Amino acid sequence: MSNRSSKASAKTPGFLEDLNSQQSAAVSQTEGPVLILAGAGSGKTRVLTYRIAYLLANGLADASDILAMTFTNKAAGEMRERVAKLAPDRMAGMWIGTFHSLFARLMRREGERLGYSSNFAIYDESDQLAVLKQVVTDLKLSMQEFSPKMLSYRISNAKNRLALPNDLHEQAETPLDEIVARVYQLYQNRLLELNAMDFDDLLIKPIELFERFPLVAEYYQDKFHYLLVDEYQDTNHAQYILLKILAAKHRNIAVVGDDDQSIYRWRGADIRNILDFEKDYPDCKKYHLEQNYRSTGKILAAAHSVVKNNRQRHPKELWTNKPDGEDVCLLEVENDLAEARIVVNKLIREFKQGPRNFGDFAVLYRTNAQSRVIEEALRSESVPYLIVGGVKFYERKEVKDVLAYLRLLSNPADAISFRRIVNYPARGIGEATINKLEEFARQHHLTIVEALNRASTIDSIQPRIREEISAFAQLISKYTLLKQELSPAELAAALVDEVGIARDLKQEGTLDSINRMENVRELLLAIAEFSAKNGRTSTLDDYLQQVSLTTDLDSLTDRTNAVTLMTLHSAKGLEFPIVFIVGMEEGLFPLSRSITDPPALEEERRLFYVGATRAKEKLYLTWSRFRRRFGDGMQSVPSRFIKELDPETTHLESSLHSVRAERRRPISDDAFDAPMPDYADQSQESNEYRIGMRVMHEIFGKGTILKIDPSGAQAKILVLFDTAGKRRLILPYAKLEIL
DNA sequence: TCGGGCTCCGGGTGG
DNA sequence: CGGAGCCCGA
Repeated sequence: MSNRSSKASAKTPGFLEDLNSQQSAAVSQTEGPVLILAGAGSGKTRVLTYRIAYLLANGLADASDILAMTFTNKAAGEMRERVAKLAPDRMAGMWIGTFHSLFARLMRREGERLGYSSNFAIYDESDQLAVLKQVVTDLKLSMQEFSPKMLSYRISNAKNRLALPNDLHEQAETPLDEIVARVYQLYQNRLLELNAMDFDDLLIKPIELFERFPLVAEYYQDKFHYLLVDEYQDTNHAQYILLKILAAKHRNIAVVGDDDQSIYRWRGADIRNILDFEKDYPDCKKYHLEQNYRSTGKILAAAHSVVKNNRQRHPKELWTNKPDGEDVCLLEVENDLAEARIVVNKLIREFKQGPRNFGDFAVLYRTNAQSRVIEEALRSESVPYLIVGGVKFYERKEVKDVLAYLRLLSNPADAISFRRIVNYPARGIGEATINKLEEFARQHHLTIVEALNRASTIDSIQPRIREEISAFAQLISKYTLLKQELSPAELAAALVDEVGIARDLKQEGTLDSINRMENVRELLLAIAEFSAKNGRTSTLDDYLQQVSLTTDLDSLTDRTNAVTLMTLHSAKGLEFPIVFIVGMEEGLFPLSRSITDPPALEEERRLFYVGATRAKEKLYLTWSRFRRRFGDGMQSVPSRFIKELDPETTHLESSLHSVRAERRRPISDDAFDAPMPDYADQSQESNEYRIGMRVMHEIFGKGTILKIDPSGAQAKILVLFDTAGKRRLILPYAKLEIL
């Protein structure tokens, strides 16, 4: 009888009983490298959280010894919440969060060694592009030939492989390679001057830090006795190396993942990390979680019948105790509008057959652009919905503008934010002046804000403009001082007020500007909420960091009574009783560019697998024979994934004929070249309506037409209803009766 | 310097 | 189709 086993059984807390045998084995194997291959819906979050709780409960670790990493804030939040339930009051000091947020935290502490100050800014893609544009301009290169987008892509690739500018230079084979290396070098220099890191830097700068300062590496290697990694199949090379460094001392690294759900190859994820874990750690213990607790038998079988066609995978098949359930429903329709309509019809039917909540439904698509028609169809039937992703809140112009002010206050070196707002609202300070200021700052080794304060000494700037600059400089100084006294929310509110952003938007008075004003107001609320949640001590810097690492997805709550619309990528990790996947067409899903690239095609297939396994009870797959893209129509062919589906698990409902019947007019099959006949009809219909006309809607009741936008298929009408208020309706669906 | 209007081009997923 | 960038007139 070994000492160890008797101890373990004595200490085994009751909660291991909540787990199946594989889960429980994976939880209690705390020492050494552990690979947990966890299929969709097999309880992987459960294993991770119980593992943490187990470490704490058995006294194997304190909270501060644990480092737990996820990819999304949502997953991190969920993990934190669930651990808190299992081990209340024992979480203080635990490093639990996304890769990016944890390493941002580390770099705030240690970044000075690499020349960053602790308030460094975190640049998103658009900030990155702004920096690259400047670099391209400085190098006098053509923006067309060397597009910032292409450059950012190549630089990001280089960073993910941990290649430095000099490496690119040495490996260069073409003149373009040389230029990329040069741009990369200048880009990094510039970021350092701006005291800013991009998302890739958050991962590679810690590696640089650990390599240059072995004592720092040792400190963290020592500190983190236990590492836990979620979604390991999505790690890129930099993350892989980071984990390798951090695990080097204690070697207690547990990774959870599913090679079938690797869907981020395009941004550097390397599926070999999980496929080769056993080679990296030959002594690792491996566990398979193959019991699915989420979906019906047919949904699982259908999803598996597609993904099994991939060559790059560990062969495996999930099983379930659940009944087979209903067939996967395949719906073929005539065009994208009909697709949207049939999705909404089916959804409403399921809702009525219920008892259902709208939150039980999700509509998933390959590209954000597809959300539009679905959204309009839902709106026309007054079904509440929630769009995740798309144009993200924090990427809206008006929101970024306000944030740019705050970012400049937080980091006076942030010349990118400065550029954004120095002339917003208009102060007569244009491109030429900005360049002079930046030039001056660089010459005198000043931050842009310091340069601003000394602008009166720059002779090349006209006196009139110097006055404008000085007024702006005073504004920034004033708020820099106020930053010490006010909470972030008070500061932001005062600023928005003084600068006149709200006033200007109000004056504009268009629907669009009202909308933008509401976004600004919402931002102010969000800042206040952040302060409330994080206490009086939370600073502007904390808020800004949180913002740059947050996406819309993270605010998704599962309690909302609304249909969720989102991309297949966003859906990872979520589940819904009823799921629609729309646009199952060659060229769209799989996307055209992947069709000739086998690894990319396999990734599309995995993406389908991820989407299908989100469904608990019922899965609908739809495709359309005709789809409008970029204003033009194109005929399409059903996705190869439809053909790969095991026919035992599906049944087909073609709605081509019922659509015709519904419309009471034929749709020609040769609509490819000609404009769609029904669109032409709609614009004629719109001519019947006039502004000011009284109309009746079957749901909203009586109202008056305020505005008609007769742009073909998207013809919209704005009606002020007597009781339901203003509503934007899509004319073809509006079913308005003229009174 | 600014803003309107035009053209041109992208087209995909996100921390 | 829609957004970004560019050109031109004020």
